[in-house]
Amino acid sequence: MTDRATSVDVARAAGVSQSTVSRALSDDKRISEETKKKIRKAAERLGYTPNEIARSLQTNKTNMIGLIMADIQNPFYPTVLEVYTQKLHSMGKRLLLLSVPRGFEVDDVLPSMLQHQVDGLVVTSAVVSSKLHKILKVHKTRTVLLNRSVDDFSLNSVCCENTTASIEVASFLVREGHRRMALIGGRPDTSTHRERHQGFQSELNRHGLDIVDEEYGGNTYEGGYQAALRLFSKDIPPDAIFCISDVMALGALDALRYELKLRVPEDVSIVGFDDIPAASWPSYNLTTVRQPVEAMVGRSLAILFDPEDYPPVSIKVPGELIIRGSVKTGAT
Amino acid sequence: MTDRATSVDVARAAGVSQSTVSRALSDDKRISEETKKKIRKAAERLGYTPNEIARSLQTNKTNMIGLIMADIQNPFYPTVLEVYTQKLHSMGKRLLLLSVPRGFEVDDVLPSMLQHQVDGLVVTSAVVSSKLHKILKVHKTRTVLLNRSVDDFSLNSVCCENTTASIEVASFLVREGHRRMALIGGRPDTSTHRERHQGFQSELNRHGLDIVDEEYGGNTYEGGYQAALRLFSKDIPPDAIFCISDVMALGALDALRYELKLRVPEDVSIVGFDDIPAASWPSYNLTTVRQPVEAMVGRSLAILFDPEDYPPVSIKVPGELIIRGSVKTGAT
DNA sequence: TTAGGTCGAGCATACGTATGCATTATGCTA
DNA sequence: TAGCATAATGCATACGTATGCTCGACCTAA
Repeated sequence: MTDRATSVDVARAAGVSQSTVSRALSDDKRISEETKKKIRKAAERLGYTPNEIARSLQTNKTNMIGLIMADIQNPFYPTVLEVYTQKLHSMGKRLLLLSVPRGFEVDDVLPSMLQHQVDGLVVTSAVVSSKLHKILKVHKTRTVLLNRSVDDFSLNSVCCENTTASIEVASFLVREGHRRMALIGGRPDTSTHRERHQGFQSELNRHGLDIVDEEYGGNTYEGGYQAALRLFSKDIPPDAIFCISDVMALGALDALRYELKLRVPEDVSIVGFDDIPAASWPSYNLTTVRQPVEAMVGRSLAILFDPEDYPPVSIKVPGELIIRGSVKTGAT
Repeated sequence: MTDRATSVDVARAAGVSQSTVSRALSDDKRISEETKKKIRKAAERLGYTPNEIARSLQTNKTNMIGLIMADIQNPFYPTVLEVYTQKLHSMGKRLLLLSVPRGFEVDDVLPSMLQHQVDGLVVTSAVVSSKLHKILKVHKTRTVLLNRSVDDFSLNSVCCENTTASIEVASFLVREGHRRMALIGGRPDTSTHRERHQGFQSELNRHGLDIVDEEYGGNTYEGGYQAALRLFSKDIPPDAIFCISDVMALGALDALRYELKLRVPEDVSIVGFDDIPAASWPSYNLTTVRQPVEAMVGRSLAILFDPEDYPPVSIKVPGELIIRGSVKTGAT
């Protein structure tokens, strides 16, 4: 008795058939206004809301898209998350979230997501293994990689224009008189890392320079902190550090200032990537590349909901160099 | 042909009935080992995975719990989110996430969540309106408020021991010689705010003191920043500020240091609440109250999955004062 | 007057799974 | 050898919705 009302209950209350209820509530033109009104009233009175589960079984659509996120603790992703949930909500869809626990890979959690019959899938901040590849091929759930790409164009992907942006960073640093550039990377097995590294390096080369040193920080604050310490434990320290992500840049900055008692930017310059909220806080005032989250998320959803089933595309959205105060300027 | 295999397909392939497949895969003891083996092989070969939607329709359980989060941008919540997804995943459950867009209230997004028949619901960082109350009463979906509570005990809630912790903060500040305490609040219409305010004030009173000034920062960095500026635009500034949440404390700290050129803690002391990651970064080194996220999330899930249907409870988990460097000490 | 058309609504079924009950085969007891 | 318990499986149905098809009533045009 305390159970939820079904469309059958509404039908009975309104003195019509269940199918009429279904049609009336989806505003089918075959049902007369008069009947619709009656049904809507009955539905209201019974507190009826459609059972999405039953609907999904029938229509083969769940109105849910899955988001697999490997790195929630990176402050870049809460923004991503928020943009997704909001955009989806305005489209009448919901977000099924799965985070990949430390020590697990995406492949481990993916199946449980696919069982829920999500209409589409977004995978972000993940290492794209061949196993993952295989699973996605079998299930025909449309998938988009966000902030990651694969070389063979076998999966949809939406990324920032990592290469171009990194070239711009290098060019900026050179222009401002830096010569000994180091890089703090994330995970070398991600496309993001490779692209940013490659763009940065190629532009340095063009100026007759090269990356003088390189460390990895795993895209965490602590990782960036330690990586910076390692860079400065060697013979000749760099005069500028390009951090592949902002969180690591913050860690590096703190390490330099508070552990090594160096001044930023006077003694060392630092550039990040992402433009997380903290980058603009005066304590850090970080020069960085802004990722166009809104646009990236928008494009990814456009791919997922495109009525046509095109072959996989790789979309690059331009980033923007945000110049703040963590780079020493005018040295020329 | 490219469609996903169903249990019927598996049955056909294994030469048994669909019901036998269903039972075999759920390891029903009535099915012989031999048959099970045969069925498992067939399932494997066809790449069969159960359709959770159909299963849900039958069992009335979706294995999803809904999480409604109003304040994802607050760095406290990514941790909450991660703990939830991980704990749930290890229980074989999934998280349906809904974030409340700016300008909307929980009531606006709740119905869309309930339609998905979630097995349980967690609502966090939200203003509990009477309308929300009503909706939750009608639907019998079990609900827990996280980090919020209601006065009449009509909903389950799990919170930090806000009052006790705030008393401890006040007592600590007094002990260290502070006399002019100000408070930067979040939203006065939340239980969290009221409890922390009340605990702080009552302890000050016990020492013959009172809150000398009070501003609101809406639990954002920018809000904390501006609130701090307002506090110091008046005749006599405070010598200590208790910020109801860490994000605001960071904002306040930056405002004091970089805009007002004050020293923390030498000129002003600051205490936060939450212990977000950034609180421990040397740039901030914030004295704060650590919320036991792991425990809170654990308790909330215990309530949701309790087989018995007890009346609503209000659970308070103790916090821990983490003393770092943002409070001037030894002034006595 | 009648054939054909339109409108409004109901009937029946399908989606993929779980499960109560019936059914058959098998072994055991008296 | 009859009778009965037990094991192993199949049959049939239900979950709540959407939708193709059918059907009746009424209207219009020839």
